[in-house]
Amino acid sequence: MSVSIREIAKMAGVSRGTVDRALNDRPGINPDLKARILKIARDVDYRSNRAGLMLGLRKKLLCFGIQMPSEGNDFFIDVRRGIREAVHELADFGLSVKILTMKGFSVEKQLDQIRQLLDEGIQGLIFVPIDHPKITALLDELQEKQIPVMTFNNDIEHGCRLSYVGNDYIASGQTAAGLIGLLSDGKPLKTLIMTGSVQVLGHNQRISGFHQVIKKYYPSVEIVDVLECQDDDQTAGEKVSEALERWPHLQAIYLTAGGVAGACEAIRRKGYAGKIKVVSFDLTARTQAFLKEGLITATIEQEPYQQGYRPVKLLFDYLLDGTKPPQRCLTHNRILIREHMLISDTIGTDVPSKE
Amino acid sequence: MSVSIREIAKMAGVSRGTVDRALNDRPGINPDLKARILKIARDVDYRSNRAGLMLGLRKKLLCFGIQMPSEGNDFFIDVRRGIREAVHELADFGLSVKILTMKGFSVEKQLDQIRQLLDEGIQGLIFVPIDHPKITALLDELQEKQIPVMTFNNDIEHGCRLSYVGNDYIASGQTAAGLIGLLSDGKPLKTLIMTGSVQVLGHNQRISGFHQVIKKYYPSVEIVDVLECQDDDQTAGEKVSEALERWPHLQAIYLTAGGVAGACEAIRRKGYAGKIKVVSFDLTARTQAFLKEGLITATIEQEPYQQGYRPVKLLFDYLLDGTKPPQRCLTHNRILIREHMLISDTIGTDVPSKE
DNA sequence: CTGAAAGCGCTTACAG
DNA sequence: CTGAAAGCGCTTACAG
Repeated sequence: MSVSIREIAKMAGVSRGTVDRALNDRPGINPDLKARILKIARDVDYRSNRAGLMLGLRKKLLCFGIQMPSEGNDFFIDVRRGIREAVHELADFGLSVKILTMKGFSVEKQLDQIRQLLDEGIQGLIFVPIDHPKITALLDELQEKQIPVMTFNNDIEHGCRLSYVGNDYIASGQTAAGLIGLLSDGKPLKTLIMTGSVQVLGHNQRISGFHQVIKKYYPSVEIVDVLECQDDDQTAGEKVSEALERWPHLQAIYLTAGGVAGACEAIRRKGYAGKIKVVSFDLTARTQAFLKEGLITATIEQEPYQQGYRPVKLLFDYLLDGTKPPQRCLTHNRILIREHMLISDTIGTDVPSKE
Repeated sequence: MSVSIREIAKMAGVSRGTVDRALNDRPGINPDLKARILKIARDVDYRSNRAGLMLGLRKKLLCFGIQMPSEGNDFFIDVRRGIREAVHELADFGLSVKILTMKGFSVEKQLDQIRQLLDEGIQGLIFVPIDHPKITALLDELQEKQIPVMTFNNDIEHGCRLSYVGNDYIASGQTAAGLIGLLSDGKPLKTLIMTGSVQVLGHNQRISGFHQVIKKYYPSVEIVDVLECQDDDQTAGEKVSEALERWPHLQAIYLTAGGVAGACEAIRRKGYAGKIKVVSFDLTARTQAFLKEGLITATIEQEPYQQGYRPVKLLFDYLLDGTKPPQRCLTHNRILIREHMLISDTIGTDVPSKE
């Protein structure tokens, strides 16, 4: 139990308002007095009480803006669930959010939506940034305005943000390679990589992490080709079909991004279901079905729920009492196999939603 | 933003104290008035504000008792970290805990320690129960005293508790079998099961979940024997050595419980490191080293951090405003392979601690 | 049975 | 530059 502001006021022989001015760098206080109060605070290891702060917040009310490319992307279903629950938990403390979404990645759209949120008056921004100079410039602007920013799911290389919550794409590629390697059992394994786009940093990192591990630990795994499907099911299906004709002895497919359902259907159509190892990412309803069926060997999930929940929580804490989150909060690369889908019971909140 | 007790008082034309009496079933209120107030509260969908409750709590102060068999068991390191962080988060709201620990499982010791905690005056109990009639009886007693109880890591069959946080042992056995099955690649795989004790329900469930999946999906996997090591490293080492002599073509070992380090050292001593597949549970420092080395193929972790964090949080919420947790909060069966150990960065709180 | 007051720890106008 | 008061939403003695 820490001391309260009232007790510090008593010790210093001043009013609570004055202690507040000293502790929170508010203007209009004698520097000597301020120093004296701060010394006392340090001596007794004063830390502000969150219950008091939170109750006080209800007079101000906090609003966060959230912007994300979630339209038509099932990955974001659990992200939204995480956001919803964080907001639900914090609503009593005066928090609300405004959410704007877009379909796919458009720099202009992202800029527009963020500006719209700013116009509506938000005290913090949470978004999935596109790595583009215009976005970086906007972040600089936000910093000047003292509006803190959290990124999630994808980070931005340059440009200042408070923290990132999401996948480490290199690590997830390494995990995928570790799996493929175990499945190869030290024997040759002809593997095709189907990626989303060579323009997308995360996809490339999933390939480079993969290569690193294959090279170091599993040299018998042979990568026959790297194809692109633009996260599109139809393209993925066509390219997988062609690949299976070209390499009829293909033994594994590594899907770094979207287009999973298209690829899987092609595999089934060609009669390779269960005969070829398939490793994918994330867990949509369709991926789940393929996993149950045994067509997908394993999928690597990146805790989407946490990617929604934590940015809200961390930003709230930061604005409440200045608690700084770590630069990067990496989510776990969760290997999911068919047997995970058998689970029959209620489950904690940070677990893939059923269906 | 929900309405406050003040507004309900205004609507009903009574004082806030009276509203409080109606809402919280406190004695000394006219039944008709109570009914009228409750109706208003329902109409405006009143829900108590956590910020207000929490600040009020500081006058009462809440103390939980925690009892667990953590001595000499590294599994509990992350459990304690989870407890510590939950308490840290909630200390501002008036929470503190008293922790008593024991080595191994002794019914008498457990009873003693719980009684000691009760004598010191706790408002809630969190513990790893031994499934024994005496413990069940104690739980009945606690229920009469209106002291809520959370179990974690192991549940108790009969006997009332608010909720359980922990592993589903059947599911974790299924997951292990799924892994072994994938590694078998549909070919025969001679597998030894080394269990802790056939007296322990959880260990048996890990075997029965394993059998279920093998029978259904991977009939080529052959279980040569089930041995017991009493969670003891030396016994595990000796029995694994003997087994490797008896079945020199053994291809996999499934370790359901403790004694992992002993088993692994025997495997290395016999020259089987990297040649035999090993699936274990949990992630101690030693398990981590064997995983990095490639001796352990995969280990299945059960989110020990969450097993510490969530019971504290859930019990606090329950005592704060009556929020009932689900009957069982199951932790995820996290498959960890060598590549997970390469992760180089800071990480969210619910992730295995590094070391 | 009901109300008015005080308090939990903080912040925010408003006086002086 | 500093203090006294009021308020955030709730609970808890204390009067009546």
